[in-house]
Amino acid sequence: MATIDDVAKRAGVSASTVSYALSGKRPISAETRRRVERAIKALDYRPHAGARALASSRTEVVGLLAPLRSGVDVNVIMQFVAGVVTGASERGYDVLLLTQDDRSNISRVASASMVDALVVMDIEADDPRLPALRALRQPVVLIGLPADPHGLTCIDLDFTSAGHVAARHLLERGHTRLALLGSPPEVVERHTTYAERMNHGFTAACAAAGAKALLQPTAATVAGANASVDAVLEQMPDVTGIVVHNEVALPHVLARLRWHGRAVPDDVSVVALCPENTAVSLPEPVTSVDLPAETIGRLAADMVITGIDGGQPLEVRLLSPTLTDRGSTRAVAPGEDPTP
Amino acid sequence: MATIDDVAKRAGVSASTVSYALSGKRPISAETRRRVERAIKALDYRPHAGARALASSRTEVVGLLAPLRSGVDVNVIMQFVAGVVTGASERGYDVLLLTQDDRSNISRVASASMVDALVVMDIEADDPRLPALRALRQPVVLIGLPADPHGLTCIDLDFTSAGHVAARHLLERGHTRLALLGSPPEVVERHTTYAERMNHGFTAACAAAGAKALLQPTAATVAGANASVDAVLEQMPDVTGIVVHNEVALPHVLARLRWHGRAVPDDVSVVALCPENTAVSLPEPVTSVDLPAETIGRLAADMVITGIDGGQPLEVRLLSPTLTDRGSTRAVAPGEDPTP
DNA sequence: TTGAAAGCGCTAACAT
DNA sequence: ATGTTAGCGCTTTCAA
Repeated sequence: MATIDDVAKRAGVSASTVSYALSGKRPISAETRRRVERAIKALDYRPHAGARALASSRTEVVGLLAPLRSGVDVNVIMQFVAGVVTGASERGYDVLLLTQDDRSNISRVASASMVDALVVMDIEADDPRLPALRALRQPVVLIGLPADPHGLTCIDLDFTSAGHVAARHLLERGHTRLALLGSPPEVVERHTTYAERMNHGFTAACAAAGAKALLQPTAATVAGANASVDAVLEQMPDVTGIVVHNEVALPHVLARLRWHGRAVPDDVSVVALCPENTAVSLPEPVTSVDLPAETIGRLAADMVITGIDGGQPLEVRLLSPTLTDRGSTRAVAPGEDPTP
Repeated sequence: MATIDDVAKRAGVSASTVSYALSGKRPISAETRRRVERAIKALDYRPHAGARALASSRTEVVGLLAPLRSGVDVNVIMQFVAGVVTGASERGYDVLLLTQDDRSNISRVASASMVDALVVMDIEADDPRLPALRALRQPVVLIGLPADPHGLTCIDLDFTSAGHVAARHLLERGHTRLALLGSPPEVVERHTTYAERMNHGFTAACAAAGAKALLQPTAATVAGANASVDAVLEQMPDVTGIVVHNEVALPHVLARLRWHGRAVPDDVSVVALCPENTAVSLPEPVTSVDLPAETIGRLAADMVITGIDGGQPLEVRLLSPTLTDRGSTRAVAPGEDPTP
């Protein structure tokens, strides 16, 4: 492996000149720059990451804490991860993937200076990792929103608002008996806040409109989807509006409704909360509130990298949800009884 | 951040003693070790990763090239990734995730000494990355099997054998008209070899038994699954055995068969090739050849890390498939016409 | 506009 | 069993 001294020698300059030519941190004459570049090419020189990290205290690596817990949707996780990797690489950063993100792992990579910054996913209301994260010297961005975000930067979809928007879309069309098929039970039990916020927004919107609301956690399996649909139809036989916040279950929910003889949207209107590609790749596209997972991941990387140079004030950033009508809902006429 | 000199000072020893106490590369008296450990604890000392990498030429990081290409099943990808991360962390290694794995990215991380080894996923028959990979000084393990694996270490499920096993399970039960609903068209077109090997094993087994075989690439969407089932039933209306090598499509294939009035296993026998958890979390569990993605990922990490110290001979390692009968197939009586 | 030189924090010969 | 010392390859002050 060629070193910076090899390059310097070959270009007939000093090592520091090569370094500055590479970093652009001081002016270099056109001629010198040319010779340095030729030498670099000729030797296929690449600065040693460790040496650079040692001298500059920067690794150009961001850590990504992405626990692979049960009940979380790998599909959505992957979109977040892809977004983070893309966003990071656009800024010249690589990503160290940590799936086992207990507190010791966090402080290990942080205090060994393996990463310049940290993006953390799957935040719980009272997440046990928060104290360790607040104590780091590296900037941190959470994808999610803990109960107490003080001292931390967070980005997420505004799930409360998403719950509102989904419910309101149905309420405004005259529906008065709504159900939310939500995240799997274990996700809810962990107090993963997106589930709680979604539930809350949905419930509040229904309450404000004087409509009945049913919350039904739903396992991310075919059986889970079937069971949840069955449960909803039993507890609220006259339901006319269903919100589905569960990407895996969604197609099976639709199938099960059909199986029960409930046509969408004639008998029951459906609004999903999921990434757009999911909503459009179903046999019948479904009206949905978009979960822009890749965008959020990309923004998280961007924010945290900006933070490395001290350019990022603490903030909580909640993206406003947008609903796209794809025809899986319909208006209920006043006085109409749409149940079969 | 405390340095090794701080620790040495506090423990009243030299820096090298601290280093050796940490690495165990030479004997340390019990008393000295005790004092070093106390100092480390007291100062919350963690060796600087960059400094260590510079001095020892080791990063304790393995790179994982996991392209997120269209058509690949994120679910399965994630299981591989999880396996690699788990296997690596068991040996004290972290994982640098690279999703944009063109040749320049590979040589960048390799020659910058950012990683000690590389695991590469989603291998095509004539993968353009192979020359770059063969040229690295770091050990490499491919998850997959290129047309010409010389000079490389590979691990994968023996998909040829898997195709055989799946077909034979049906052939031995008297089925003579079989279809394989396989990977998405774009995966096949890229010459991703698991798809080709699976097809080949399936076709060969059918040919050897004198049975008719139909290959049907299948998009990983509900619509794709429906279209493929429809196409198979049109081209081979008397099909009685179906192999599904497409995790996403699988539940929808089953639903579509039902929709066509073909009961499983009464009218049509089904064998899947997928991770076990997929096969068992369907409404009706399905007989399957297991795709042990997590295990393969873990083994890949293990092999490549072993290779760092020169302990890994080049080899191609293909895991033998195992079929688990879950009752989604049945025997056809001689002379019986099982088509509805 | 460029060069010389002092570290960055650690490992691993080489001594004792 | 432990200490001394010479780098590892780079960045960045200080000088010119």
